[in-house]
Amino acid sequence: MAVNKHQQKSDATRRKLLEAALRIFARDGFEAARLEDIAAESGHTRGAFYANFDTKEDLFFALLEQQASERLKDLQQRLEKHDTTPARLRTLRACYLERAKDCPSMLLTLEFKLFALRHPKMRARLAAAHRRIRASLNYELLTKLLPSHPDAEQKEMDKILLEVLLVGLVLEHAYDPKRLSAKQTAATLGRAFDLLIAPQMLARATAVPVPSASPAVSKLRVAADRRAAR
Amino acid sequence: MAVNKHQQKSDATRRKLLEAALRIFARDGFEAARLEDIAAESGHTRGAFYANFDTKEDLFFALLEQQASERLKDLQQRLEKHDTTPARLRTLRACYLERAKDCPSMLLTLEFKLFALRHPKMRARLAAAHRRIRASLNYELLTKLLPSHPDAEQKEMDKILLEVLLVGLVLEHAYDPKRLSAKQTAATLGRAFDLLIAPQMLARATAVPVPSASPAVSKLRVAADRRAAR
Amino acid sequence: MAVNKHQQKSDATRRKLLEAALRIFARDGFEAARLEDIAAESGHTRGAFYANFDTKEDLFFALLEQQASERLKDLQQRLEKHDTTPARLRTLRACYLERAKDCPSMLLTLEFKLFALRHPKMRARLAAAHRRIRASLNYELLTKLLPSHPDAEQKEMDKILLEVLLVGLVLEHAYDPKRLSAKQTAATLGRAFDLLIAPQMLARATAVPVPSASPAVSKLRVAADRRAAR
Amino acid sequence: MAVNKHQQKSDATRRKLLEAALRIFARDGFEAARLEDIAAESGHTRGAFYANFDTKEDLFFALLEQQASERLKDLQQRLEKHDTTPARLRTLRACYLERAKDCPSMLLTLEFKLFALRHPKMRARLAAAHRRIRASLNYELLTKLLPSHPDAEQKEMDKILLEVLLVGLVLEHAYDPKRLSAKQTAATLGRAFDLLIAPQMLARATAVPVPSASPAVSKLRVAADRRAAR
DNA sequence: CATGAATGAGTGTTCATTCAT
DNA sequence: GATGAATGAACACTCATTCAT
Repeated sequence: MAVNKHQQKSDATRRKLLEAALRIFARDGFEAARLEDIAAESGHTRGAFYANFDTKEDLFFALLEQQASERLKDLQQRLEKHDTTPARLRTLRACYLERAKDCPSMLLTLEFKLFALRHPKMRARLAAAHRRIRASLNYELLTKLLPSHPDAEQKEMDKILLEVLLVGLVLEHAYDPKRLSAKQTAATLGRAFDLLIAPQMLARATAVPVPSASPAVSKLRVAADRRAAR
Repeated sequence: MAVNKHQQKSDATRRKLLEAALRIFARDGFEAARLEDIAAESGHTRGAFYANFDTKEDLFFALLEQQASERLKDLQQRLEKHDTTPARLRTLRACYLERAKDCPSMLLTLEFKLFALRHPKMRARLAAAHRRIRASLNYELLTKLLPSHPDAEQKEMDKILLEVLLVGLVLEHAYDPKRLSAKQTAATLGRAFDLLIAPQMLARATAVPVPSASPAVSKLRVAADRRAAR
Repeated sequence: MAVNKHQQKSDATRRKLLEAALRIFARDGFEAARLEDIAAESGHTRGAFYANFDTKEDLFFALLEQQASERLKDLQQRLEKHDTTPARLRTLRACYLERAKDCPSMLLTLEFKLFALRHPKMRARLAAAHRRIRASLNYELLTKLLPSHPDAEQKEMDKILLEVLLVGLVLEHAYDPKRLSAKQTAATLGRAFDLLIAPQMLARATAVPVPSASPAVSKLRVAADRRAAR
Repeated sequence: MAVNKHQQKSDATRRKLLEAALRIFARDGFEAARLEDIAAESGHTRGAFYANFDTKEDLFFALLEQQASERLKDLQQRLEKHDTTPARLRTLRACYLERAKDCPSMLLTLEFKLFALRHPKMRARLAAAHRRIRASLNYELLTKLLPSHPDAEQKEMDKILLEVLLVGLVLEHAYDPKRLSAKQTAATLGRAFDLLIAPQMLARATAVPVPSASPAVSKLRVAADRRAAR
């Protein structure tokens, strides 16, 4: 009992710290984020932080892993509710668009990348975490949707484009909402998803072949070529 | 004369400081960048910095303006060498792709945005600078290429997409060159340019109408729809 | 009974804490010694420490008293086994030499002195403890060996020299065993004991007078003079 | 000129910092000494400290070297004023006794040893410094006094005893001046010097042989034996 | 009694900034 | 204008101590 209460309390503190860290890291960036602010935001003091994490960096990494695993778990649960591929695709699309609404998470994602870029010594650690995340997402979830993808390179490129657009547009929206409204952001991301992901998936699901050698960008090319050719 | 020499020397110092700042800010980010490192990189000491700038922030802003104006001047000069719209478009495209090779500049661009996002008090100053830059680019240069665009909102969205893809892909490439090679980066950016910019420009230039209600992404949709409809 | 068990357990914890404290304080010094390390070394946690002591200082003082009283008790028991003064002297000598082997205790002794020197407010407390110890050693034990010493000042000086040599040589040996071997340490201490203590004791014991006006060091002088006079 | 002034000022600051460090380290010990106190004692702020030293440890080492080299230089200068060995010996003796008056230096010496003992990683660095000091003292100075010593091991032991007595008695005096007065300290050290050093030196100087196999302690033994044998 | 999470004061160190030269 | 010593505010991190369990 006593131990349980301790454990419970401890876990709650850790969770609160991670939540606070998300907000503060997103708000100020890794470097400018003050441990004191994070602790205060969590309703505790710096001491509580050091009871749960060793260093600022450790908190950052813990946050990275937690974010990824939570996202994964959530996605998994939501996908499992559907049986058909189209339904699953709609769910996937919804998740994608939802993420755009979670500005702190998006800024944090960007922060992770910048951090990795600027701390070569940490890249091994970060790369490992990233790879693990990507792997589990690939093999446990997406394989349910489409059993092995015909063009792995293409698929990777599509994912990159979706990630880049997601983070980039959210950043642009946060930076200047008048230039890029939330509605425009969502619409653009939706269309990008439809163009880059849906066709492939549906193609396989309905056995209608996608034009074979058309990587993400080649599709754009096709469209461009068509127009240019008129 | 003596004064001129002084002036020249001073200007040279300032230039060297700005060059060094570009490298260091890109390498370490605004917060982590040390004035001492910047000074050392420029071949001077901190004293030289304070002789030319008031604060770290001032240097950052000076860099922002210098980057933008240099880019603009360079673009202008290169465009002026061509008379036809297609030739100018090719030049524009080349400039776009070239920027992807200048990783420090791209990281700096990102840093500017993050800085603005996180320093609301500075946003006025930064927004002013940005607006000025964007304006001069629009009205002085692009108006030479296509006098007023039919769909301003669409054009803005295209620009956003190009910017987002440029910074995003360069970042991704810097982060993990194995995942996204330089070649893939260039190819993807080229295709995005072709799809988003060229058609509009050429359309106007050659008076061939672009499918009317197609915002940046709706074009993607079109492509997607076509495929899905088969 | 239950209370007894509790008591026993508690005592055991206290003892283990004191043992651990001896090692850690000797290893790291009072300032650098971490309560956590002491607790861990004792096989408990910090909580156990605070159940038995109020502050770090209290533990330090408790250790001082325990060390002294144990040493005293041990010496008493060993001396009581012998009836003749020479036998007792041999025992005393053996104890003296044995202490040189207990490096942690010696370092702790030094630490006590430094602590007292640097915490004037604590000197009263420490002096009291020290005086008590010294007194009990004098009056309860040594008076059995030689009932009151003719030259108290001289005796005190001899004791000081023995203490100083003991701690000093042990420290030197610990610091650089190659410069001063264990064997050399023991030999030197033995000779110092023989020169400074034994003669006085034996003198009184056998009623052979010691050269009257020879304070501890004057004896050295005598030896020196003799040699120089040859 | 400007550079000179800078240099001068800088050197002065450094010197003041070292002086302050001597006092504070001696007063509080290495661990408890606060950089802020040292800076304040020197009449500067912590910033001045960090302009002159990299870390607290570096200051400690710098102090060690400075102390040793100053002592050496001073000794050298004073010895050079005399031509005869007896005169030099008197000077050496005077220096030895003088050191006993410089309590901070003595406490610092002790602190150095404790530090080395407790920071194995630093021992290489410290040992190097110590060896250098000892070496230069041996070869450059003492060889002038007595060209090569017959019994090196014995000489080393004598030095150890003198060091140990010096530090130990000064500590004891500082700890309890009533127990050991300054006068007693000086007298005891003087006698120890006379017994341990003078005979050897004079023996060689006056070609009167010292009883061959009598190391420092054997002398004590001899004296002890004599007395015991009576 | 013992645990260990949490506190919070304290300290070494960094770094933008100032100023005498 | 440029130097570099010095300033001082800021911050990550440590650790003795407290307290709910």
